[in-house]
Amino acid sequence: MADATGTIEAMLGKVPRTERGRKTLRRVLEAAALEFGERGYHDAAITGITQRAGVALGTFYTYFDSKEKVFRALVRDMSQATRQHVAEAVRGAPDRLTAERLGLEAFIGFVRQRRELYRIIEEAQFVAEDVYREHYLTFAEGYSRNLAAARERGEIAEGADSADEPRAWALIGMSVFLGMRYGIWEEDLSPAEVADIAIDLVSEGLRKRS
Amino acid sequence: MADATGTIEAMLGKVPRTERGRKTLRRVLEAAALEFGERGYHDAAITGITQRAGVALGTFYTYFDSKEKVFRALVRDMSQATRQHVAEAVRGAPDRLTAERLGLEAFIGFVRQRRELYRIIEEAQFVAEDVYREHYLTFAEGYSRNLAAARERGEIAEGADSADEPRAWALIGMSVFLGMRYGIWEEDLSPAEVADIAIDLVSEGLRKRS
DNA sequence: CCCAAACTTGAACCTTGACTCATGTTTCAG
DNA sequence: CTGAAACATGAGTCAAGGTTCAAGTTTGGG
Repeated sequence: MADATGTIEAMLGKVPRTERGRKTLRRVLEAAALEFGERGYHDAAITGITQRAGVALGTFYTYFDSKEKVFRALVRDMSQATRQHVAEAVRGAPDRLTAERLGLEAFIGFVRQRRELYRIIEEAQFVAEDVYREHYLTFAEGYSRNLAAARERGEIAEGADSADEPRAWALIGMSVFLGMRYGIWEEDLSPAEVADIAIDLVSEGLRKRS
Repeated sequence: MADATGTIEAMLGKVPRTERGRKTLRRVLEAAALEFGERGYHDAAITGITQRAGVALGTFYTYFDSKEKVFRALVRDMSQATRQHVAEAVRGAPDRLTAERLGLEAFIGFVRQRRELYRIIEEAQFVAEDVYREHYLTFAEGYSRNLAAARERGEIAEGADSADEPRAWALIGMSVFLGMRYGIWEEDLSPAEVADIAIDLVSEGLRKRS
């Protein structure tokens, strides 16, 4: 897309043509997720990936042109998986505020299960900035649309329509930091507790009411 | 602090004993901020730093033990500068919500002036995680205290006191993402506009009122 | 079966850049 | 003034790890 080559090959390695090839590609990708997640981009070694995958060093280059290319493929992969996971959790929510709550809870639960998520997606900021921006821009776009729709349905407080986007970014930032603090750093509150508090904050607001 | 050595020397290079030394140290630190900010930790080169500073390669090692050490010193430095800048902007605010608004506006303005801030502090997550955590933990602690005090003064909506901390993290995440999007990525809204929208969000909430 | 394409292998190559150190210069306290 | 400590210099050392490649092995369509 934002890629000059644009082909599917460029996005997820070279397409294998045999069953063996497909299986190997999958193993290399999974090994890469482990290696990058554990050691970070720069400390990760191609030999680390191939050893985990149980293949020879050269095999890696049958599927990816470079270290950076696997990393990009991985980020896109996890970005997509995250969006899908949240979308599923939210599906069928009766209204926007309920959707927010379900989405946030699912998100925090998700990062607990896949701690390599942050290590990989956030590091993309410094290794493949275009993919990083694409990730959050995609997220923010969908989010804005949902807020706008809810606002037009009269489900949430009205406001200028130009506020949808900043609101979306604010909510995303909230989720990302809560995910980091309560999903990865320390689990002293459950995803549900965190989601309750955060959603109460943005639903009811801090202003005192009589 | 969290450092085994604990001395001031370990935090900001070796302490120079002459005027010339202090001047050189300052230039090296400034050069390092530029180099790390422009190229990121791993692409930054010590020779890049010393060239910018106009000193020989070896001089660097008169002041810092390693590449990682300057980086840590720099992160602490910028962390402190950020907190100070926000604290000054907030000083004398009549109430918490006003303080929030002023703080956020100041923060976004600050990152616009010093775009290397994100590049450096956020990359610390992958280069010196302890300093990164220290940065946000310090921020969150102060924030929580402020919220708790305001709550006890009856200035903001009441709630369980266990909510202060998650609320603080939510607000920090909001600020960081708004700073990234509207401070660095694109300046399509002014810091004041962004702050207005975001603070309205957490003051009034999204729930519709009759 | 058969063989061309697909895939696998791992030693060797090669760049890069952090860090050392022996030598020289500058500073400043006494 | 002076000499010892502080500071500056930059060529050389060294390890790490990404990438190449030529020689094999396996697969699958015809």
